[in-house]
Amino acid sequence: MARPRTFDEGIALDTAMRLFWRKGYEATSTRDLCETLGLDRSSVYNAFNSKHELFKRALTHYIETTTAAATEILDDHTRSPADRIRALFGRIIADEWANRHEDRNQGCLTVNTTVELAGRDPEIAALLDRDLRHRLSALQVVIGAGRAAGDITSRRDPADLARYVNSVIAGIRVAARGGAGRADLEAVAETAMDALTR
Amino acid sequence: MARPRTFDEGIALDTAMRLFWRKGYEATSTRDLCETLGLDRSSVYNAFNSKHELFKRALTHYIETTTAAATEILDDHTRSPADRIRALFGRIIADEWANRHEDRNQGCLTVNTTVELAGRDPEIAALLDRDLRHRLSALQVVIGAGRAAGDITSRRDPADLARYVNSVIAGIRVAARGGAGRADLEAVAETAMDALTR
DNA sequence: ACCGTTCTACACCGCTCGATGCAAAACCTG
DNA sequence: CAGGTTTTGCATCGAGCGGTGTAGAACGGT
Repeated sequence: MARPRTFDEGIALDTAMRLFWRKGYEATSTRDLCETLGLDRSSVYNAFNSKHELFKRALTHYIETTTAAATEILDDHTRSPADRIRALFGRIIADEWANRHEDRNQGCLTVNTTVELAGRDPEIAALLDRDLRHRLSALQVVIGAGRAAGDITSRRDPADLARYVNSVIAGIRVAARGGAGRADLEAVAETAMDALTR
Repeated sequence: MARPRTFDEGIALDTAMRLFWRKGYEATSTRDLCETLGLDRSSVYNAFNSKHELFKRALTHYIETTTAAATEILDDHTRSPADRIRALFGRIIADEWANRHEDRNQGCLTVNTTVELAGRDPEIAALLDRDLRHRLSALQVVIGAGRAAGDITSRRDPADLARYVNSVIAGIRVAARGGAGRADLEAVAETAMDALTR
């Protein structure tokens, strides 16, 4: 019926996501994006309407991917609950190294965006907030199970412990983006577990 | 000998710091700065040379202020070492609420800048790295003292524990900027202490 | 083979960016 | 009060920004 696309929208979205992830929203120009995607500006605007909408889709794509990976680990009933939290830390640290760019870790697009945009972009803030609630409730479920199973011995409210784990993850992400070494991040994660299994 | 300034450079620097803190480097234009400072652009450029140099000075000013406040707490020998770490968390959380803007926490300029610029601005990265080392060594000293005094019972390497505390602080800062409530942050801080006093 | 529709390439829009030039104003020194 | 120096106000610069208009190329349906 009409001329088909010469590019895969999903691949373009993933590539755009990685550029936003690395450079941030403001520092990524639409021309940067087009060059990286290998597409003309009119193609990008035709497919994604605006830089802001492209970013929203890229962030959503990141959240979906990250949530899927986290869910796979947190729902793995072959592991004990505490081990699942440990494995989540391990996966996050491994991903930092898998996604390095020019000897530098990228951190996490969610954390980066929270810092850069949450305070002045309500649409983005809403996306981030929804994702935060999902992560907190997923963590809380596992922590609750761990307390029932006895391998998470902290007597604190599981909601608080979930907040704590989530904050430590954010801290690890910031440290990674700040240039911390892998051993440093692993030590932070192991130490963080002590508060759950005390 | 010549016409004197009509403004206080220190106050201008502090005001600029607060604007960068709230909006980030890229999202703050030199025109924003001039309007907020109540100064003409030529005055700002005459005093600070460039946006980038102004930012470096603002960041340095922030680091000095923050370091002074943290040192005061961490060197307070009237408190036990563990209590000093606790007080540091408390101070950080209190400052988040003291510096709120339009019902939103600001986080920490150091964390925000690490996320936004550390990966692509070597000068800024060097400033942040130097500050990070100072903070880690200050924390490590207190943690070492706590272990000697017996109120920090974790057997982990004090350097790792210092990294851990610093990461938790970064995580709290991100959570604050993401809209977490005060009780949430306090729960994270209390939980984090459990890993030191287990 | 042609038509209708969509996509692509390229030029271009108005605007804002960081930064500068210049002349008038304001001060201190002598 | 005149001379020398710096600051200030305003205009302006080239570059890059996000976004658009348009003409023609590339397809699928008939």
